[in-house]
Amino acid sequence: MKLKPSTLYKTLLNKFGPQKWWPVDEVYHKKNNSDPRFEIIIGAVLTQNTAWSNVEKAVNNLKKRDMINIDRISNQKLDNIKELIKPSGFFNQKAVRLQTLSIFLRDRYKGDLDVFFSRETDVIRKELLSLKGIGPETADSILLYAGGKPVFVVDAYTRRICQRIPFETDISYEGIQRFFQNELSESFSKRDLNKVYNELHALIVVLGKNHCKKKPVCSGCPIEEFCEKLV
DNA sequence: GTCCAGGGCCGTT
DNA sequence: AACGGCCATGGA
Repeated sequence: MKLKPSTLYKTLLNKFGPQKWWPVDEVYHKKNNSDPRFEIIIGAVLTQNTAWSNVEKAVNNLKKRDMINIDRISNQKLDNIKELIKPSGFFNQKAVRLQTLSIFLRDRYKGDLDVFFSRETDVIRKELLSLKGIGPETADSILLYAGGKPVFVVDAYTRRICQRIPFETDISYEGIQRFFQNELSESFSKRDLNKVYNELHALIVVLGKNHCKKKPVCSGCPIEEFCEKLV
């Protein structure tokens, strides 16, 4: 039996339960002029190849200074941003990335995320990818978790799992993304897609952390029966 | 001490 | 196009 993405979703959800990553409506309290979507955007950049626990420290430092704010990140001296986000690692590049992105949003969209996200997904995606420091995964995380767009996020775990199962797809970013989106958009109703993409990506991360590590821990893995244990 | 995280850029083949 | 080195902190 071949494993389908929709089956993977149901299996993982059943095994691990909802992960509740960035549930936009839950966090949706406007405080000190800070848009929760911008906090998600910042998190998406800071979490690049970094443990989430470290990102939380950095985000909390920014919050204390009311820096979850497009204008304030845009205007702040780079050294100050570096200091605040230090716990998230790679702080020299990430400070630049945050500021570049903020200045882009400020100058192009007057810092209005409603306007920014109101457009065609592909258009937004290309804009994000044109910024230094925003690659496919960060762009798609921003689109999905901050923008509420139905976009499936592919990460290192997803790639690894796709190799080991293996799914019938090339393991390029776009290849995996198309493969998942094609099958999932047929198996679920349109209004559930966002939730499915949101939850599935988070569930895959849990599977990766618990079982599908570099050195696989197959005992207790919910999809072991489908796995050819390659790579 | 070693390994590795919710990647992406840049230089070299 | 594909690959390797690099970036950095903190928890296991």
